[in-house]
Amino acid sequence: MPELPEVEVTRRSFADRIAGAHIVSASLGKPLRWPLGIDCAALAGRQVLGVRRRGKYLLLDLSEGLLLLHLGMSGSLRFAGPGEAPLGAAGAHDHFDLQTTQGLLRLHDPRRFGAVVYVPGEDDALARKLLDHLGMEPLEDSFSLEAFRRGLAASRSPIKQLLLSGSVVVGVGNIYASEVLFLSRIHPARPARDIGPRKVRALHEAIRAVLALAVEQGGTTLRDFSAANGMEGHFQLQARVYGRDGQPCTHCSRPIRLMRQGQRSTYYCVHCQAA
DNA sequence: CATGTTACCTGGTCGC
DNA sequence: TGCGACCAGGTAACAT
Repeated sequence: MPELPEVEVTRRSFADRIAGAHIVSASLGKPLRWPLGIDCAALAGRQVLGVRRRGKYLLLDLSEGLLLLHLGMSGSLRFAGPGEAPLGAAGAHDHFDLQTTQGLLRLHDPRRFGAVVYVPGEDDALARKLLDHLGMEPLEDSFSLEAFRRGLAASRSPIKQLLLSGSVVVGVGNIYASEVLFLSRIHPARPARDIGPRKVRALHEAIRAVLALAVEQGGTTLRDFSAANGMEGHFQLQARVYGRDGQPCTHCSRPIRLMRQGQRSTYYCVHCQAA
């Protein structure tokens, strides 16, 4: 479900409310992708200093160590502070509860591809394994055109798959990959290194613009995504190609095509995104 | 090494 | 209505 915009919208929807809170208790439901790595009881008493994001990971900085959260394909968080409607008893797909002095944070994740991992510090082996290989942050100034150009030039992979891999730039998932390639008029199967400088520039700009707009729109809600405050996203209303198989291209009116790349669906316009 | 494939898990949808 | 096949927003681990 969640690509960078959904994760960032989720972060913003509870970061301020949980910052400064002390953990009262934590509990786990069914196993997620990895073990928590610490006894739930040992988390009690620690303070949540803040919430950061790296790629599609959320990092809860604690007074001692940090909690690394990933929403996988179907995860979402919910946070209810005092005076808000309580979240109630954990349901069949609620797999992590963090009760704090400022509210309850709950992870809901039917497919359980998500993760909650305690790491003692940033130099922890697991944290490094998960975070160190990640590419540039698309909404940071460090995501320069020149660095992006170098990243693409180093790969023969089809551009769609290179974007999905996150090795050059993080956060562009299956929906936004199709969207940014449409906007920059690049064929999804084109080898990254063969993309001309003007199109690289257009793609760089599209990534920044689309992700920023999607964050503004509250992300994309296809089925059940909502931020930690329950708000749904609206970006799906302006998707140009994703999920529009057979419908007319907004630019040339020819039908949008669906193709498979590495077991994932790619939507594109054969005419506007010529090979 | 870079690149392509598999596996993880549940639920919804579609065709028969 | 039931059942199987296939699809879904991610990504580490493995195979080639």
